[in-house]
Amino acid sequence: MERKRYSRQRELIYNCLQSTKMHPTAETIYQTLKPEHPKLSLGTVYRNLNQMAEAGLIARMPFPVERFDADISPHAHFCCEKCGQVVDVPLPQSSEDEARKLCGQIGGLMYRETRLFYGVCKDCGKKTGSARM
Amino acid sequence: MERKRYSRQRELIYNCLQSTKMHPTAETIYQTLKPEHPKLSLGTVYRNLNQMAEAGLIARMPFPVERFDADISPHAHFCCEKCGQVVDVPLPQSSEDEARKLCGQIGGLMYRETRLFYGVCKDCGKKTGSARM
DNA sequence: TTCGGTGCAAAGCCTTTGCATGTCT
DNA sequence: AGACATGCAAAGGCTTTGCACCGAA
Repeated sequence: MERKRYSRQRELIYNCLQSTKMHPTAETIYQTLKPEHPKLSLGTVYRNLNQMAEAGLIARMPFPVERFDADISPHAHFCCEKCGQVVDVPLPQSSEDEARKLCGQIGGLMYRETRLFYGVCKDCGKKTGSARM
Repeated sequence: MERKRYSRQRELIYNCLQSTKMHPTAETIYQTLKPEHPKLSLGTVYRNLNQMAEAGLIARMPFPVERFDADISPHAHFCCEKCGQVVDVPLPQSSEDEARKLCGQIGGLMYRETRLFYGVCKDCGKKTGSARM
């Protein structure tokens, strides 16, 4: 039986994730920490992110290149197809219950939800270029 | 400027996708068609799926191994963490409008949504084994 | 004839893993 | 001391691509 023990690297990775709203990839986290911690390896970043995601400490975001989020409260994400930025979208309180109900209708018991919106963000919408469909 | 022209392979792939509710991967589609069409190549399957997804003819599902769906009407998906099966979840009519409104609150213009529920499906719930958290 | 589509195989990219070593408890 | 964690590099797995040939328009 394996137990988790403290690790400096895991703490660093978690703190890094907590300190940003960018929903970074493993690579981005690695590049962020590398300068201050040259011995850190990318494999360790992946291993710790996976471990924390499995423990429910952080959230995994299913993009072609996976992203992570330290904010595990129920909320959705908006992904801009022009600039690639991912921003949080608050959801109404009732949202989670409704989701459970919808799943109940097909006989499923829901543990968690991933909700992604795709479109054009505020900043890109302001620019004159037309929205690419 | 490139124009799309008819291709027998694309038709086969689209028909294959339309004839199932399994939300198959590129590989699965390839394996399904291979016996009847031995010359079909996996690269062609990928190229056509990507082309149709970009054209909005089919939907892409962001799983670790990407899945596809010929049903592009608004609906969600339930993914069973025990058996891996993915089933459709109908959404109320109002759902899309609500989503647009939520995105509007952060200044975003939404084109499409991906909504995934994770949990234990009907069949797996019936089995005596406890649901793995 | 033109130029997009295909097959095949190689390349690419992200992520996982094996192994020896390091380090919590 | 015991067992999980790490670094490093190699392996793995999914997807994309280059190229010569094929085929729709």
